[in-house]
Parts: sequence; C-alpha cells; structure tokens
Amino acid sequence: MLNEFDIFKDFLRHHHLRWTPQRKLILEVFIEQQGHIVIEDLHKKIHSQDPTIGIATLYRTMKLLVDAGLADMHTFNERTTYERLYKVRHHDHLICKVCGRTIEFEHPLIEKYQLEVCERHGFTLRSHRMELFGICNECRK
Amino acid sequence: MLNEFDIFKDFLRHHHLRWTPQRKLILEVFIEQQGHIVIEDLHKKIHSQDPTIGIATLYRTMKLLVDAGLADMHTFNERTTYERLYKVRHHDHLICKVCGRTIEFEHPLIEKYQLEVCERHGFTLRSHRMELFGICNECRK
DNA sequence: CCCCTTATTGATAACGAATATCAATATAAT
DNA sequence: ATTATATTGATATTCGTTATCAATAAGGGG
Ligand SMILES: [Mn+2]
Ligand SMILES: [Mn+2]
Ligand SMILES: [Zn+2]
Ligand SMILES: [Zn+2]
Repeated sequence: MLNEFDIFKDFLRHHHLRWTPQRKLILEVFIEQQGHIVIEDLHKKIHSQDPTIGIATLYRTMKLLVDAGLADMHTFNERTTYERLYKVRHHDHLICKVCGRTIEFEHPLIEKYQLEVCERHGFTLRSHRMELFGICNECRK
Repeated sequence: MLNEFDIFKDFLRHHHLRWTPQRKLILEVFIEQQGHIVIEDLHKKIHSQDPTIGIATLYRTMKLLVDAGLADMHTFNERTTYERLYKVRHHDHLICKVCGRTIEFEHPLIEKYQLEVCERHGFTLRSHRMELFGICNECRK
C-alpha cells in the first residue's frame, strides 16, 4: 500500500500540480500530529522548522490534502480543525460543550440508515457530518 | 399553548431583558418565513417595514430567539441560516452540493442509536447536528 | 404620573479567519 | 538548457459577525 507521500505525489501529478519542499514539510509535520489540529498550531510547528513558509501556503496545502483524501476538515465550536485520514476508519464525534474534548465513535447502523434515507429521496450521498454535543463524563462530575 | 410572542416575552422577563418594538418586528417578520432564511434576506424584509432597525439589533435578536428555543441556527456551505422552531418536529437535512437545496428528514432509529452511543460513553446529549451532503434528484439528471 | 436604574439601540469601528493579488522564483517536461 | 506554467511569501482584501459607546427607551417602585 502506498504511503501518504506517494499518495500525495500521485494526486499532484494527476492534477498537473507540483511537488515542492514546502508541501513536503507541511505533510511531514501534519502526519506526525494526532487528533484534531488547528492551522495555528500547525503553523507554529512548521515555522520552527522553516520560518520562511507563509500562512497562505499552509492554507493552500491543507486544502490540497483534503482534496487528496489525506485530511479531513471539521468545524467544531467555530474552530476549523484538520484530522489525519489515512488508514483511519470513518468516525463521528461527541463534543463536550464544557471542555471541548472530542470523543470518536462509529455506528454501522446509523451509517446504514443514512444511506437508506438518501435512497428514499433519490439522493446520491457523498459525505456526511454528524456531531453530538453535550457534556462529557469528566465535566459532569 | 403559548404562541411565539408569549414565549419570547416570558423568556425576556426571565432573563431581565425587555420587550421592545424592534424585537417585536423582528419576530413578526421571522415567523412569517418558512424554511431556512439568511440574515441578509431577513434584514431586507425588516428594512422595508422599518428602515431604522440596525443590523446589529437583528443579529442580537436572532441570538435571543435561538436561546429562547424559537429559532434554530444552521451553517451549510459556509452560510448561516435560521429556521423557525415552533411546533416543528426535529429533523435533519440532506444538502445538495450542486444547487444548495435542502431536503428535510427524520429517522427515529438514528436518533435512538445516537442516544445509545452517548450512554455508552457516559455523555449527556444536549443537541446534535447531522447533515448528509451529496447530489439531489434534480441535479443528477 | 414621574423617577430612576438598567437594558437597548443604531452607527460604526474592529475583528479575524480565510482568500485574492502579484511579482519573483521554482518545477518539470521537452 | 529552455520554456511554459505552477508556486511561493508578503500583503491587501474580503466579509460576516461582534464590540464599543453615547443617546434613548423600558419598566418597576413610589
Ligand atoms: Mn476525529
Ligand atoms: Mn430544516
Ligand atoms: Zn468535557
Ligand atoms: Zn441539487
């Protein structure tokens, strides 16, 4: 199986885009993160390795990673986060309104019923977003 | 059962807030809309009845209506919309990525499994968001 | 009804995340 | 190497929303 670098390179080639040192570094830093990461934190880490990389390039590259299927973008609590999406199963999130913590889960039946609903409406499903908001175990204490 | 005006008045009293002509007009215009409405359209309609009402007051009042449980706020395709929430059953949305149309649906089993997931994680569910993105029947043709 | 505290208002400045612009530079195909 | 074109970083710009603030209004007590 191809690794993320090869997947990204292939994606770029396919779209007549170019493999650059900036894109390489951004991908390197991104894949060593885990969980949901915001642009700001990503930028700090990238900046510490190469202070010349501009914020615009980071935004542009993250968009490419999403298009390439290597990153997933979420917006929780007015905040945009990116999540690695490589050999990671699809999942949805519980989001604590108090501490902001997210809990990941998957529920095959829910996914199945989503498809059912779409079929019933002649709708071709491409992606979905499901977020459950509330109060987590820790914050209830 | 109380109507929306009484509910809003009660809400305001409870929070030591005041019933004003501006809030009355905004609620009047809001409840005669159906479906998902953006601030801009709401503002146009309000402006035609009273050009002196400022946009800030509209934003402030819509937030109050959400808090009072009379309006629901969504963000589809980077656009914030408000939806009337009075004697309207909870529902989720299919959103066409081509034409932007939304289709409403409800699925009791999905809701049930959502609760199940929350219980399993000791999570107290307060609200949720579920949006299915894809291509609608019209746009596929 | 008046008084008085406090909420509300509208105009407008400010914010901030994300994007557009653009001239200089780098990439990769030939 | 040459060449066409994609990319870059700095920076200006966008735009929906919120903060500021002085003037005004609401509404409870008397
Ligand atoms: Mn996740
Ligand atoms: Mn709806
Ligand atoms: Zn929590
Ligand atoms: Zn459509």
